[in-house]
Amino acid sequence: MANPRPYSGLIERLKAVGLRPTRQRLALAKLLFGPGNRHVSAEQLHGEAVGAQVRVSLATVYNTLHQFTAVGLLREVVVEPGRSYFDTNTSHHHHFFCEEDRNLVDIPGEELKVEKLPRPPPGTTVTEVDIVIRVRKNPGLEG
Amino acid sequence: MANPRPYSGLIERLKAVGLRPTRQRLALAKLLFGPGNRHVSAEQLHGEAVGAQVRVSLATVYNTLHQFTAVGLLREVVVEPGRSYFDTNTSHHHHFFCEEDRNLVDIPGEELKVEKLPRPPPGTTVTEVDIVIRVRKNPGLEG
DNA sequence: CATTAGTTTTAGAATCATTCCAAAAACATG
DNA sequence: CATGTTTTTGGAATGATTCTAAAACTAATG
Ligand SMILES: [Mn+2]
Ligand SMILES: [Mn+2]
Ligand SMILES: [Zn+2]
Ligand SMILES: [Zn+2]
Repeated sequence: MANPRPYSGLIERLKAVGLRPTRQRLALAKLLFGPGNRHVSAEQLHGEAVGAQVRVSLATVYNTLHQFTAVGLLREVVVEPGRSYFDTNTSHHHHFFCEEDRNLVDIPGEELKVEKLPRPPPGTTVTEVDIVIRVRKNPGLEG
Repeated sequence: MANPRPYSGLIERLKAVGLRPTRQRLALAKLLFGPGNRHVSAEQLHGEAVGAQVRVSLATVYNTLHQFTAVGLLREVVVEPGRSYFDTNTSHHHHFFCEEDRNLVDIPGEELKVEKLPRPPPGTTVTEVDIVIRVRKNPGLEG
């Protein structure tokens, strides 16, 4: 009946980064690291967990997202004030962001290159380059 | 004693964009559009106003910043969750951002170019390209 | 298996930037 | 000055996030 490998690999993956594979962390990891990459907010993920019968508090979702981010399983993306998104794609890449439907879409690394990175201010070192291409839905023709 | 032209040009500038030059708006404009470009948060600007003996509510500062942004006198910059910055430099340019001291620095347009802008998702049009180069203060050697 | 110490989760309060509201003030016009 | 409109404002409301201290859980030990 029950899936024989409900957390295939996830337990090892958590252990590998030094996080105990608790029920909550496993359930959230399962939601996050399923097929395909995702960009979710804390509230969103909490909603999905609740919807999937997983009992977990919002505080734990925040804790877990930050822990996952700290160990490199997630990346935090800031595109609008007030809300953070967590990205399961931790490779170097950039984003399209549609403010209308708050949708984040990955831009494959090769499709966007920066030429001539400027020298950072004296006494500082570059830690990251974030490019957000903001888009608007075309008028008319909508489904 | 008092400066003979305390709001040189500002009144006309506000009228030109269809905003009444009220006491509050003039005072805020004066703080914002003095020499040099600035990146300020609402709380920051409110603090400056209060410090300059200008009586203005925080609500009005928010209203004014958004109005100025709507008419193109300012640009809103999002680099961290929870807080918006307003940029007096409305020309196309990008930013360095130091998370440690929350300092935003302009990158002149010429010093940074994007090659091969990717095609936006079907049904959307690009409205803006925002590049944030995050930096960290170098360890040691500090004053 | 029972004890114990350390870790994780949790509900609920607290924070903080921002927005909302309805009343007061300022302004423009006749 | 009278009147209608725009602005300002204090204070309440919102919403995401963080904090707190207590409860639940785990691992290790005897
Ligand atoms: Mn965070
Ligand atoms: Mn805004
Ligand atoms: Zn992404
Ligand atoms: Zn700028």
